[in-house]
Amino acid sequence: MDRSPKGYDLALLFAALSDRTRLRLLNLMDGREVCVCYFVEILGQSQPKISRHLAYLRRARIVTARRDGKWMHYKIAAPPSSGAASILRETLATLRLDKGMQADLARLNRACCTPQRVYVLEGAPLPARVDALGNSAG
Amino acid sequence: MDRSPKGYDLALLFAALSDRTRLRLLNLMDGREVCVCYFVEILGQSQPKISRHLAYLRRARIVTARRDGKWMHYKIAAPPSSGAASILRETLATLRLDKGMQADLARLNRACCTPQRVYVLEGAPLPARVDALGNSAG
DNA sequence: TCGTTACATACGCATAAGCGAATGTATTCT
DNA sequence: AGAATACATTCGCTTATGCGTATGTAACGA
Repeated sequence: MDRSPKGYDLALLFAALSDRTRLRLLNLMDGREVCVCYFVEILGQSQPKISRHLAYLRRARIVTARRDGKWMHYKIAAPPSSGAASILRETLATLRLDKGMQADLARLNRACCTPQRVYVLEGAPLPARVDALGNSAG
Repeated sequence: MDRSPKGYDLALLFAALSDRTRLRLLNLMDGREVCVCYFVEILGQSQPKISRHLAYLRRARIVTARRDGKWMHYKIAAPPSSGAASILRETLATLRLDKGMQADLARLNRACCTPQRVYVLEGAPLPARVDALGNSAG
């Protein structure tokens, strides 16, 4: 369905990564499957904006979506090319070093682990751990 | 001089990498310093187009330029952030696996090693090897 | 069935990117 | 000084991107 016969154009991957909001989303999905409502809550941005960026990542085959009743769960997908996988893995590792990204993750953990909070997220399905990229190789 | 205080926004790096022409340029500069005229010759595209993409890479601090008489030499610059450096290194390694990129390099070597050819490049300064990214660490 | 929740998509607009064509600039040659 | 060489930049245009706002759609609840 894609233009590139074998190859998964690297430029396309980079275009998908060239936006801070999308990088924040990917960082939140690093190693876990996350419900959209968390993205909206944690990033504090409009739901259509979040949804559009998720659609962009989906079109670039970087994430996959799974429906669960009213909720949609997103997780990072293994890229078809091993080179793209390496770049994505390196990217996620680099994001982990960023203060802002760490703060996002802290807020996500707080939102998930304090059920007494009056979050809009009451009843929302918790993020679940998934395979990290390239873990199959060790 | 940049907007980002410490950080060299990763999104900026990815934006610079999100174009196939720029990836081809970077691939040609992988481990060597190359004169603009070679880029024009090897990629077979207009000189202004090449020059504009080189300017883009320069603004993103991915390459540096050096004047040598009439000629301009470009080489890849070590990014300020180690994360960016890793990503760039991984990117270059991935490009090496691409058939088209290999063909570009083959044409570059051919252009440099056959001085009898009636290339427009007669007299142009040959590409010179430079440190690869991250070689300082072994 | 009707309303609500959770999310996706369409619309209109402003900005940025990429292109060819033309022009500008630094350097060398004569 | 004037011409030529090697690049860089500007201009006008087309297309892509990102945003807020509004609307559409699937699932659940009463």
